[in-house]
Amino acid sequence: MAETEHAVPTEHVHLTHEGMLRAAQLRVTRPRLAVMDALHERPHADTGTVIALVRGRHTNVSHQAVYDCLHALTDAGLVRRIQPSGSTARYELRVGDNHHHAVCRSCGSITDVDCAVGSVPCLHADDPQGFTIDEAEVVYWGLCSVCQDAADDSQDQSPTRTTQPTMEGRR
Amino acid sequence: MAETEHAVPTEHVHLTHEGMLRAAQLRVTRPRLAVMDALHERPHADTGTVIALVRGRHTNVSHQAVYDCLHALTDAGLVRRIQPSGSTARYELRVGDNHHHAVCRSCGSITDVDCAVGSVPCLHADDPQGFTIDEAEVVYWGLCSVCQDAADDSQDQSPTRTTQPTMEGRR
DNA sequence: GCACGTAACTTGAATGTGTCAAGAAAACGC
DNA sequence: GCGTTTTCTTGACACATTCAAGTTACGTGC
Repeated sequence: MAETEHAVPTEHVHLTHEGMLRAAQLRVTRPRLAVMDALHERPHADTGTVIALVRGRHTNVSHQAVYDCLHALTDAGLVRRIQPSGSTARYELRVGDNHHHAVCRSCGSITDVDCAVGSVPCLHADDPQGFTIDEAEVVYWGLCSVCQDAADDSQDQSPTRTTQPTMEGRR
Repeated sequence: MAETEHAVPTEHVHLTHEGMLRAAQLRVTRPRLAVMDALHERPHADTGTVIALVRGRHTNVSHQAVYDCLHALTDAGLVRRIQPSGSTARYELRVGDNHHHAVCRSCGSITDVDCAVGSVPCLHADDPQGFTIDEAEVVYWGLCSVCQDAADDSQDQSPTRTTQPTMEGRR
């Protein structure tokens, strides 16, 4: 189980989150802070995971509230929503940089990938019939190191990894 | 309503589809041919559209059969499944080339985009922590020419376009 | 051409993610 | 502190997709 990935005290994170909410002119509420904490602790978490994390450490929060929070935060640009094919919606605290994601076909784990080609990678599609493009979203599909090793070692031993659900969506 | 986009007689297309099924060692059934016809006529159609098209010109086909066909065809590599964030699954007859998609934030229409950087574009992520990447999927987000014009002209006139449903998923 | 075995389809129900709606609670500005 | 507005709670709903059991029909061998 992954701990907080950056070595930042929780209080400071909390204060930062509060400031981010205020800067975005959003009201500071317990559910919103809890959602942001959850996403800070577990990047790329899906909605169910967020709900579980929020409920794990705080008082009861309705699933609807979590959905509302995620929508509000996404609309405000504080949270980024990603949804690889075959997966439910996942969220991450937006870092503001332009990074992409690598998704493991076997276990569904998601890893951040820095832009391969400089800062703005594949944003230059050659005039796609009048389209005005403002964002390029890149998803790399493959096998994570763990699942790859498991596949190499033996074929009858199914790969297990972290707490991410198995992903069967993609061929 | 768009006609068949390539000037190929339907019979030939049908024969081609049958051959593709046999080559993939799949049984040739009416529902499968109907699904392939539907995708040939309407690329990037979602499941509901495929069901409607199949039922429109053929006898009753259960929705379950359409799902099974799409899965079988996807597994066999004859059909490619795409799922932009906020949209349901969409399918297209696989051309075998490595092309990407541009999705309109306003009307949800999808346009094919040829690879910007040569034949295999963004496949080289710089060693994403041991990931073995076999495919890079790129989705360009923006506005199609129609919705762009509509936005430029007047703001109170909502853009209308083809028969694609409105897309509200993405910010 | 006919029969058999298996893959594929039909029917019906279930799962689960996400949304809608109405009322209650709480955050923020004064 | 008080009122307004946003946000949360509760409950129900909508929809895409899947599961399961039984029937149909495709393809192969005779």
